[in-house]
Amino acid sequence: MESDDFDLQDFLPYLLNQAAEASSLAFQQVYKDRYGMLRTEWRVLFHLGIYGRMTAREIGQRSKMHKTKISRAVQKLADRRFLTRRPDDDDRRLEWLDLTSQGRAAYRDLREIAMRYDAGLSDKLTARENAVLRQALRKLAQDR
Amino acid sequence: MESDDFDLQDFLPYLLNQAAEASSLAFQQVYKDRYGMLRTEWRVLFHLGIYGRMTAREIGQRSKMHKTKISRAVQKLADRRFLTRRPDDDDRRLEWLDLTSQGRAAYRDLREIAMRYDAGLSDKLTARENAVLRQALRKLAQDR
DNA sequence: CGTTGTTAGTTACAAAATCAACCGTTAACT
DNA sequence: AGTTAACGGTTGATTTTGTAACTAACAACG
Repeated sequence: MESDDFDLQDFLPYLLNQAAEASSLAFQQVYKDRYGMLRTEWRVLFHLGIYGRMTAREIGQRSKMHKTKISRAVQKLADRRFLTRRPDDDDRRLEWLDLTSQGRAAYRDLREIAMRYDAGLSDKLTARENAVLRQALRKLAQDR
Repeated sequence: MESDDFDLQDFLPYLLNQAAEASSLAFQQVYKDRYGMLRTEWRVLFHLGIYGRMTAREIGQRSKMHKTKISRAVQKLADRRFLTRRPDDDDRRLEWLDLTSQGRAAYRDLREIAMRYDAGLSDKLTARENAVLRQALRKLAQDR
């Protein structure tokens, strides 16, 4: 009964979460069904696909994922021959990660789908909404 | 190494997720530290606080949370005397959920914090960004 | 050198999310 | 009524995440 003037749908953390979940649902289905990947795994794959050879540490800095998540994702991707790991010669704590050709193929495939998917989302918005949205999201994502 | 023109920071599902995570971090800390609640739990609390008496089913429809999450959140909130449950007289599958006075107090407390918190986030954006952002997010969150 | 602190990455264990199967109840159809 | 399907909600098994403690390697400073 007694209702209330506070609007959950206007509370930014909630609204952001709803939008994020809704807008990633169908894409999630793709990398899951097609490659049996988790979100952490396609993220690692994408980082390597986009930026080329990296260490887990660099991926962590860019993505803000916790290092245990990355460690596990790398393990799975290595098991499935999507990437190879090689210790650095100078600093043997570091491991350089490279996509295999299989990994690159998966990346290219998923990137294609991601681009079309993103275009589909953009279509729901006006040009101005798209520009302002991305700008605003970047500001919000910034500090952490 | 071979880099790539695809920009992860422009991929909406990724960007949305980053923004959502960053912007809920500090608030999460509050309901966790202050009331030992999980995200699912404050969501149920907020739904009841805002809309008054509801069933788990209705909460599920509004929030899109899975029913097992809701069931467990309701259980915990009932254990801690934040809400009471009473079966419907006509349809005994349904259970009506009501906040206790303790639950309402927690809700009011957290709502206050949420409003200030949201204002703090809004301050990072211009008035126009705020308006367009929320509008766009609502569109994206819409279909599911 | 040797101690102490830091870093990259892993592992172990607990907390939480997911998924399917389930129970009791109501609805639909014969 | 009697059967079957659907619904609200719960439970249990499995998967995934989070947290902390750990290993191995390097760095800094005496």
